[in-house]
Amino acid sequence: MSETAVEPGLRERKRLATRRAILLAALQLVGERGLEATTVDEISRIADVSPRTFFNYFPSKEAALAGEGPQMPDDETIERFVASRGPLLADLGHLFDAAAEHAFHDAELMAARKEVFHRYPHISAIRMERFRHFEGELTDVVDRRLAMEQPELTPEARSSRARLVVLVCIATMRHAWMCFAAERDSSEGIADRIHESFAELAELLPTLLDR
Amino acid sequence: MSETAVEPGLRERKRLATRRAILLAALQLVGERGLEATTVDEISRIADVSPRTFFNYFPSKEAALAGEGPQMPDDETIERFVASRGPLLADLGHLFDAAAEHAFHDAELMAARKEVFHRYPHISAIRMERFRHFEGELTDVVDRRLAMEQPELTPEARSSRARLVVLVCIATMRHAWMCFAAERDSSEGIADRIHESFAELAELLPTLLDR
DNA sequence: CCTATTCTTGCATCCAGTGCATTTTTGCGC
DNA sequence: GCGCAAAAATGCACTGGATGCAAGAATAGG
Repeated sequence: MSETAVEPGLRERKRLATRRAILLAALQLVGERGLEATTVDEISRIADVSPRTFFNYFPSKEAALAGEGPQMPDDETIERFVASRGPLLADLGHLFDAAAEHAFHDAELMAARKEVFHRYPHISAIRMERFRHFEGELTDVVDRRLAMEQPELTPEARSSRARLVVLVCIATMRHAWMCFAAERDSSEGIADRIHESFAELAELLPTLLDR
Repeated sequence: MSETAVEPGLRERKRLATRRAILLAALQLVGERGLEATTVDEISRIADVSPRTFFNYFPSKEAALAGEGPQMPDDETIERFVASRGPLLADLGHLFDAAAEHAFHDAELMAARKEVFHRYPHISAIRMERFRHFEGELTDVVDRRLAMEQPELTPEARSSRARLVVLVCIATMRHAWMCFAAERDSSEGIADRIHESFAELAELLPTLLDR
């Protein structure tokens, strides 16, 4: 085990609880009275912390509403991807499964967020921005794989191609998220939705090129 | 001619001049002393307008830095796209050419923005958000074309597909923009760069599916 | 129980952004 | 030119987001 905490400890647990209290308070208030009518002061009062503490946890009001984005999976998964020789699209789909898991395991938060995202596309867009942190790292990983797969490419061409691959795949993730957020009754999880979108992309690609 | 102004008139010309003065002042100051150190008050002083006027022109400081986004082309171009039966990707490329033209004709502004975008990816991201206005309209147009092209699809499947097509194509435009902004010496225009990215996508697609 | 560290809080402050009433500038018919 | 209506620019007051700082409270670990 590298460092995945033998046990959280009181301090860490309280920290997570405070964080969650703020998140829920923010979502609750925005759900009740709308985005503009909700102030950081009120959120803090509901969450039972000082307004100043709010900003110790989140850089902005909207950051609290948007929640976290995807994170790169562990090194092992990454190396497996770099070395794999399966279809690039399918392999990337697996990588995204792993990356998305972190962000989506708190069901209560997700449900509350879904309402807010539906009412305020603005906030949903902020969440989408989180995918960008991702882009740089992901582009590097794809670049490494392309280097092994297609050594004939120049570094510039490879880098350009890696960026394009990543952009297109993230667009597909966004599609999955849009479909997911549009369904009011979430019978299926986000992971399933991601699979579907990648499948649809694969089906779609040939028709893009010729008629 | 529908309404494309027989002549701007003094009022309109002054308005455009003021707008441009604010834009240039903002870009200049941010270029000199950085984003955080630049206040609306100072921008207004340089542009020789009151701080209040600044907000009559732009809803936020960052909006002024980001500039305008792409706009849908005229109806004729749109209808031609809907009725066309060429390769979808190529036809969309043409549509984007037309849409991008508006936003990129002031060379001096573009040059100044390029510097800012380079230093503050944040601002560049805001500009990218402008592509989203676009998304809805564009999705409708693509949906209409798909309705004629593939009448066998259910409305839901068609709408999902239209969204996916649009997301992927906008990702390609973003790629073009990233490459364009990365080149410090802009020998080629943005339109050429868009062509290149779409060509690269077409070349890339087959390798995504199988190895 | 003691101490170093980390977290929380209150306070002062800066600045983005808005509403409103007033003044200035422009367009236009005379 | 002249005056009047529309539109734009401005000043002012105010809300609320966000940050730095320093003092106080809670926690980890001995």
